[in-house]
Amino acid sequence: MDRRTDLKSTLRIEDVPTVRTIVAQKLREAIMSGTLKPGQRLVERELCEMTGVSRPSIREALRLLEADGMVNTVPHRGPAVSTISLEEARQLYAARAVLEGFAGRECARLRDPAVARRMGGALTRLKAAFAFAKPDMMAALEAKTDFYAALIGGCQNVFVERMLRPLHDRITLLRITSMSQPKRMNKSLREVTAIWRAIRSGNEDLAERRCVDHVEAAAVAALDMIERSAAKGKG
Amino acid sequence: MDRRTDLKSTLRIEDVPTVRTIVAQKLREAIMSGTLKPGQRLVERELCEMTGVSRPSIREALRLLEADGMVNTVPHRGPAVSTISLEEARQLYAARAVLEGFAGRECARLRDPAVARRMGGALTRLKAAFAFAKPDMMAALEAKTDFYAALIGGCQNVFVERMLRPLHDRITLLRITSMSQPKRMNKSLREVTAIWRAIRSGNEDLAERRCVDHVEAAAVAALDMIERSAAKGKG
DNA sequence: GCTTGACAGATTGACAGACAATCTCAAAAG
DNA sequence: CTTTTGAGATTGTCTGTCAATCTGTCAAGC
Repeated sequence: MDRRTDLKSTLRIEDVPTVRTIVAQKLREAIMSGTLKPGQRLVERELCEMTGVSRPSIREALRLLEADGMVNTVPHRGPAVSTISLEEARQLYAARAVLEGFAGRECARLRDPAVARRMGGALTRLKAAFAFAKPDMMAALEAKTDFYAALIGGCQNVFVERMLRPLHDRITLLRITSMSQPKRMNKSLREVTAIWRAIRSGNEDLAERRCVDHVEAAAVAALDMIERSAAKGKG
Repeated sequence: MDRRTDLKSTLRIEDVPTVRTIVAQKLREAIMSGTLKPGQRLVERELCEMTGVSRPSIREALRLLEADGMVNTVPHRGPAVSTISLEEARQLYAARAVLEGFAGRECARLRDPAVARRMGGALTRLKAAFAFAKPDMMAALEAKTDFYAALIGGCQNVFVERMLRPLHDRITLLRITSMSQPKRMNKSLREVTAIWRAIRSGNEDLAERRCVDHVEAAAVAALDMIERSAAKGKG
C-alpha cells in the first residue's frame, strides 16, 4: 500500500507536493548551485528531458520562478536564468537591509526564547565549522542558513518572510557569479553574533542597526567582488 | 502589413502581452474590484468560459497570481481568492510601512525633480477631487494611485517596487472586504501632502517618518473597520 | 436522530500531440 | 560588406484525454 495515502488521510498533510512545485524547487536549486548559469536560456523541451515531466508542468513551474524573479521570460524568446547588473545588486542588498533590519527589530521586540535559542544553536555550529584547520564550508553554510531562517521566521510576519525568501535566493545566485569569500567569514561571524546579542537583550534599535550593518558589510564584499570580476572580464 | 511587427522590429517593444499575462491582469482586476470575492473558489473551466481561453493558459496565469499571494491554491482542491485574517492584515500593513518608509527616504535622498513634480500633480488632482460638494471618488482613487506610483518608482529600487506592488494589490483587496472610508480622506490628504513636502525638502528622516505615519494611520482605520465588520458578522 | 460509510459527480493534476506565430541564425543576393 | 531571405528551432496556445482526489448525497447502522 502507498504510505503517502495513509499519511494524507490521517495527518492531513498540508503541503502535498505537486509535480510543478517539485520541478520549481529543483530548478531553484539548480540555479542556486550554479548548474544553471545566469543568462542561460531554459529551453522547455530540454527541461522536460532533464526532469522527465511534460511541458505544461514545466511551464507552470517556470511561472512560479518568474514571479520570484529567478528567471526572466521574454515573450517568444522564452525563459532564461535572471542576470543581475551591478546597480541591481546594490538595490537587492538595499532591499534586503531594509527587510532584515525590520526582522531583527521585531525579533528583539517579541523576545521569543525559542528564536534566540535557535539562533544560538546556529551560531555554535557556525563557530564549530571553523574550529578546525580546514573549515567545513558546507556545515558553515547550513548553520548560516538556519540562523537566517530563525531571524526571518522570528519576526512573525508572513509577508516579510515571503519577500525575503526570493531575495536570499537571488543573493545566493549572485554569489555563484562571483566566488565565495572565505576570508569574510570571521568578520561575518562577529556581525551575526552581534545581531544575536542585540536580539536576546531585547534592544530593538540596536538589533535593527546590527542587521543593517551586517547586510551592508556583506554588500560591500559582494559588490566589490562583482566589480572586480567584471573588470577582469573586460581587461 | 501588420503594424505591430513593424513596431517590434524597430522600437523593440519590451512588453508584448501574452494571453497568460492578460488573463492574470484581468483576474487581478476582478479580484480587486470585488467581482471575485475573497475565499471564492476559482473553478478553472468557469474561468475558461469567462475569459475565452484554454485551461493551460488559465493555469499559468493562476501560478502568477499564486506567487503574488493573490490566490491561494491547495492541491487537488484548486485555487481560491486569498482571504486575510486580522492578524495577517496587521502584518501586511507593517510590511508596507517598512518598504514605503524606505521608498520615502530614498525619494528624499535622490531628490529627483520629476518625481516631486509628479507627486505634486497627483496631489493637485487629489485636492480637486474634493473641491465639489460631492467628492469624485473615482478621480481621487486615480490620483492617489498615481501618487503611490511616483513614490514607489521614485526610490529607484526594482526589488522594492516589485515587492510593494503585490502588497498594494492585497490592500485594495482588503478594502473590498470592509468598506471604503470617505471620512478618512481629508486626514489622508494631509498626511500625503506632508510626505510630499518632506521629500521635496530632501529631509530623509522626516520623509521616512511621514510615510510610516501615513501607512500606520491607514492601518488603524482599516483594521478598525475590519474588526468592526467581523464583530458585526458575529453578533 | 445522528453518525458512518459508500458511491457518483465534479474538479484538479498531468500528459500527449498538434499547429500557428515568432525568433534566430546562416546563407544568398545586392 | 550590408541587407534580404529562408529554413529550422522554439515558444504560445489549443484540444483532448485519463487518473487521482475532493465533495456532497444518500442509505445503512447505532
